[in-house]
Amino acid sequence: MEKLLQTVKIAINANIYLKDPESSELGRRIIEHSILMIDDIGFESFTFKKLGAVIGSNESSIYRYFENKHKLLVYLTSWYWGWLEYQLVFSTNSMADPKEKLKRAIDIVSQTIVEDSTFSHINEPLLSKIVVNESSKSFLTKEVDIENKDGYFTIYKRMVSRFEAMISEIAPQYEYPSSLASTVLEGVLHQYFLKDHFPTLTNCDTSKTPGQFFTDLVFKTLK
Amino acid sequence: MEKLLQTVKIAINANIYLKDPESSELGRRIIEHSILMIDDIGFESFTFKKLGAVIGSNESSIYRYFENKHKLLVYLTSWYWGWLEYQLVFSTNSMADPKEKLKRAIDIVSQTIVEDSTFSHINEPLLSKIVVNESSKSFLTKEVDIENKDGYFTIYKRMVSRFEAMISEIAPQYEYPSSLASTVLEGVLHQYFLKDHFPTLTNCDTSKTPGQFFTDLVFKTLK
DNA sequence: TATTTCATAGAAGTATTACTATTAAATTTG
DNA sequence: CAAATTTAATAGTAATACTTCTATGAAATA
Repeated sequence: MEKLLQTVKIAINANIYLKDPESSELGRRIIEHSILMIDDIGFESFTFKKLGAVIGSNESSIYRYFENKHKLLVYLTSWYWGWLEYQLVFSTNSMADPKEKLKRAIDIVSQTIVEDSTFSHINEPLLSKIVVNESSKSFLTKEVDIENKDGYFTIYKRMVSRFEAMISEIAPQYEYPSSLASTVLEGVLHQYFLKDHFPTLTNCDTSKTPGQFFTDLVFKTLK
Repeated sequence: MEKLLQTVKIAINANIYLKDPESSELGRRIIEHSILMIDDIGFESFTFKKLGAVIGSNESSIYRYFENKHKLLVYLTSWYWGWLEYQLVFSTNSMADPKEKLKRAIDIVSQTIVEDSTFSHINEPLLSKIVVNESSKSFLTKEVDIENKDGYFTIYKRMVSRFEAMISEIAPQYEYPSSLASTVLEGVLHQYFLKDHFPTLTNCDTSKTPGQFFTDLVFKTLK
């Protein structure tokens, strides 16, 4: 099985990039170091010029892979959700009890992320920090509707709809399965952000996790 | 009472601006037209140069009021939360039943916004759209901790803590009052965003509102 | 072996952004 | 009315967000 896992590739919509960064060493270095840099200096200060300097390559070469840094961010967040979706499907597909399944699903998306050696150029814990701090910027734009049409957010949407299906299976009469699903996915990120920067606005800390908060919330709501 | 209301001014932390935009005609024009422009072209494309051109004033004059466009955004969102807080306190302070009070509070923050003639230079419905589409960018930055220390987000935090207090009054044993409060405030904005751009990710539409979703969610959770 | 292609690097250029500084005119205030 | 303050206008700087063009070396193909 380990062998099987090693051939897995997270499939990202080809509209997002000009050239697949997984197709070359330079592409993989772009991904690897963009994660490190965005985490380090933040998305606003991050530029292709700075990235080029760090990976010993030229700005113009990076533009061969991504039209601009916004698309790179869309790529990174898509990859993250694709990776999480894989974990989710993998770890819940054998589960029979729908309640346990949903519990596990909430666990997966709210867990502290640990490194996955399958993708050696991607630092998943840092990428998850980027998703918490920056991913909203990938859709809070004037271009969101065009980009949505072009499939930029397909993986994320599929993720929400998986939650929606699990919610509806447990409580078919519940009126807001999609809203609850999207609230959990967005809310988990938000609670992690608050924990780090606005601790008075959350009860999540070392003893209580966003996962526990949302598990409690969801099951009380569906009872 | 109308007279009383007309003297109300939303108090914004003076660290956010260089010169109080409420103190002059130019300042008020900056606020008025920045709301129109940011709604129109989005925060990324908005610049002080463009704003100057529209209000018939110079870029450098605008810099006398705000250090940069980020601080202007912080100002606008603070103003919005201050204005909503005023509505909230005003319309709930005479209420005795804590459940009705919380219900009303959720209503206030999730209502469709209508214009308030008390503040003639501020278009509240457009401002609320800006809060939905852009306000996350005001805190998802590398400078968030410094700015938080400088009191940039005081009004928003007070708003969350008002909700927290109402939640705790109803359910003193509930373990996550702050998290629930922050989830409602952030979640309402997110559901409005989804309704406009990702309708498959929400059940909110013309017949079901974010307010109904969160009222249902909160009261089931606190039961 | 020669040739074509392909990816990358590097240099240079453009338009715009995000400011800062200076000065002069207009306006407000004491 | 004089002094102080505010605003407008101009100019300038460094950085950003690209684009374009050329050179080079490696790999694929003829």
